[in-house]
Amino acid sequence: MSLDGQLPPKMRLLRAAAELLAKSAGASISTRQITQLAGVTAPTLYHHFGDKEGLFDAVVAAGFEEYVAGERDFAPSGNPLVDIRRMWDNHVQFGLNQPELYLVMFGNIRPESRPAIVADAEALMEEMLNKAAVAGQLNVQPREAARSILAANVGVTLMLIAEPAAERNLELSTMTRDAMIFAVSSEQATGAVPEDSGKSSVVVAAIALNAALQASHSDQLSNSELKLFLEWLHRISTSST
Amino acid sequence: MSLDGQLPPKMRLLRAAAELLAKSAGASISTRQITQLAGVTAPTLYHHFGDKEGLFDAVVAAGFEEYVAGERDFAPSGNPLVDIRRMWDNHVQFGLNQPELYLVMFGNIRPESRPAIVADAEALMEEMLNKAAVAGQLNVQPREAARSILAANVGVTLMLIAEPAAERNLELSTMTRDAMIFAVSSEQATGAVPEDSGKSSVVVAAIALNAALQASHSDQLSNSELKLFLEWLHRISTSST
DNA sequence: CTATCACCTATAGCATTGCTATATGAACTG
DNA sequence: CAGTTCATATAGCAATGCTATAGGTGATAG
Repeated sequence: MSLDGQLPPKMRLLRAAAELLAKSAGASISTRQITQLAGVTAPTLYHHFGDKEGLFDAVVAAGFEEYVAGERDFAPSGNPLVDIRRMWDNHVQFGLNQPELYLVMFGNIRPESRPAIVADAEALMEEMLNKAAVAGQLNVQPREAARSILAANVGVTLMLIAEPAAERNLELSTMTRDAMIFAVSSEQATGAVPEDSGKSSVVVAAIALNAALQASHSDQLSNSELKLFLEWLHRISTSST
Repeated sequence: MSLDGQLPPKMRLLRAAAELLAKSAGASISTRQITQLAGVTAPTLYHHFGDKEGLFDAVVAAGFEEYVAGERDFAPSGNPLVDIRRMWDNHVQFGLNQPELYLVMFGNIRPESRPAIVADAEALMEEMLNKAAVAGQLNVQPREAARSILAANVGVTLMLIAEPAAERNLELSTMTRDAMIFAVSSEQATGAVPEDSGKSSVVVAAIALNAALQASHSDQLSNSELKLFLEWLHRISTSST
């Protein structure tokens, strides 16, 4: 098991590191593992990358280029906001496809390299938001909007990565995505909290639901179900407690 | 330089680890550093914590209790959405005050411990959102809203931690915060959302009733009735439109 | 008071880690 | 050819996480 081929050792080291990084589920990997898989000895690594960190930075840089390529590789739809949605989804997908690499890029904080990468990702997002701003679709500075959206994007991706692949619910992503985009693209409230002092109780909520159900013909329940449902609602909403 | 005092070695180890973790700007710290600062030898560490990881888990657990305490220690304002804002701000502040600890808690992903912590933080947020749901202020399931808000909260905090303290602009936090809360709250004055505007009042009412029913065990329905009732409510409140 | 026993801590050392001082080969340049 | 530069290998160092073993301490039982 060695990545021999005729590739130059530098490439073999990069690939070996990337491969081990992808496989090792968060565990740390040793330079000896890397060099052995690359069919190379230690000094070669340090000659080319100076450092273990240097090698990982190179891996991250390569991964980032892949990320950027993904963020650019779709035809502009004409509507910047739609394109931003695609960028968001692509970001999430990249994180789920290469969780370990993503964690090194966005999860860890190595005071040197990370801000650079984040800044680049920000620039990418800002670039697209600029188009939206030109089209009069923004009500915030593109830079602020980009930072905000990217922050939420990273947070969602990290959360999705953290949970078992089986229970991953991408609705978390779309919901947060649309919330953020909506927030920067409409003339939304300034942050004042609506004063709603009336505390609803079970009864109030039941009455509201009762009225709403009868007003709109929801097709989530069959007719007989609906009848029984409404009867129960009535029982609840007329109870004194 | 040793944390002597009369504290038991276990405590001294915890404090030493926490102190070194806080000081070392992201760099890894050795067990020897810890034991030396604690005035203790290696086996003591492994006797009490089994592992370096174990010690760090203990530090994180302590930090998490502090976090939870901060999230609870304010008088409820009466308006759940206001309280959620405070939770958000408190979260960010915690991250900025103890960046290294925060990174271990929310930034790193150690497949074992992290999901547990995130789940607890989610529960905390969901608890508060339940009150909002009862008050009819939510148009999404409290759990989904909690996950979404927490994800954005983590993303923002990570981004703020990553940038130099000098240029930190907390407006990123408030802007994202209000965007998220606005998105999940039912008081959306405008229906200007591109695709699906605010949920119908049926859904809002159903969510409110659902939360209220689960909070207060009404005895208006039998157990079997209640079960079916809740199932229908769930169907209604999760219907897409 | 002694003996026992569980608990806690220390001495010393192992295997693995990241890394390097030095040497050897290859390849180009004059 | 000689010289210089680049690239890789041999061998080994200091630091790391961790442990096998033994010593010390206090409480409890006889």
